[in-house]
Amino acid sequence: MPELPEVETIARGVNKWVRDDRIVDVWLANHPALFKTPATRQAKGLEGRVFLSVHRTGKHIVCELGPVLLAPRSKHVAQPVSDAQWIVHLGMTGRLLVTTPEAPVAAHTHVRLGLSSGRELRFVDPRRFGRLEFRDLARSEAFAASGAEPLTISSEEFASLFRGRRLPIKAALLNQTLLSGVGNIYADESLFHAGIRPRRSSGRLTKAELERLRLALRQVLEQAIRLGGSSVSDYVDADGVRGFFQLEHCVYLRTGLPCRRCQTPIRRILLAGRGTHFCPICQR
DNA sequence: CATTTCACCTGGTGGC
DNA sequence: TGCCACCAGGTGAAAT
Repeated sequence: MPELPEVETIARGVNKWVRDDRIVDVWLANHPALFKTPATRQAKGLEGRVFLSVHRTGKHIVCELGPVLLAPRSKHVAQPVSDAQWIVHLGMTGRLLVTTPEAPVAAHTHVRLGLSSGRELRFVDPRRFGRLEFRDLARSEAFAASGAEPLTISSEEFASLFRGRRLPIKAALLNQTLLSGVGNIYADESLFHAGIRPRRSSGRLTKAELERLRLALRQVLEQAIRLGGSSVSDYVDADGVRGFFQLEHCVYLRTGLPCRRCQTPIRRILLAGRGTHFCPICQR
């Protein structure tokens, strides 16, 4: 489900519900591969802490956690400092949901965090490609993405990411160490809006093409965030609500359908092991 | 070093 | 109905 716009939507929704809420109960399923930090240590770390805020970095949801002993926030107390982080990557099919404890537990629910407000935060992930990590900031560095943020990157920095590289531009867009947050949907959609074929060598794009791509990517991501992300199959936000950006897709999963700009059938190829969709006329 | 392929998982869809 | 092939929002390790 989750690329930058979906992760941003979920992080905002979770933040709205759990800010200032305390974790009073932790249940983790027995799927060791899900937990980058061993489940026992993760459960111990989470228990009793307060959510200070929840935000997105790349495709990661970062929960800033306060110490176990923390007075309720008041006007007279300075903003508490985060001393731990819970980092959630949703993989392909992961969801974070805020529910009541009585809500039916969906299949493939792997985490349930009971909160002092009476609500519950749940992590559900059928394919189990997601990853959960706990960081004690007294012992380890705060989480930082390896790649640049596509929403705020400058022209110069964007162009320098691709200089001297021979790999296809679509493969470069998907590489999280260059840009963080772009996945298969938004790579295909931004290349369509920039008029660039996915197989073009990234190092051979002109300055003008790179700038078109940077702006197309930013616009596509911003509009997708405004529409709550793309619900291709079962993606929903933290409140269980679907997004609407799938209605705006021009190429993604539109193989054989007429191009919205020129009516030519959209083509599908395999690139970097991923289904890749483009218009053979609009994209050169 | 840069780049490509594959394994990791479950579930949905469509053909026979 | 069953069985099978193929496809799906991602990524890190192994191979080239």
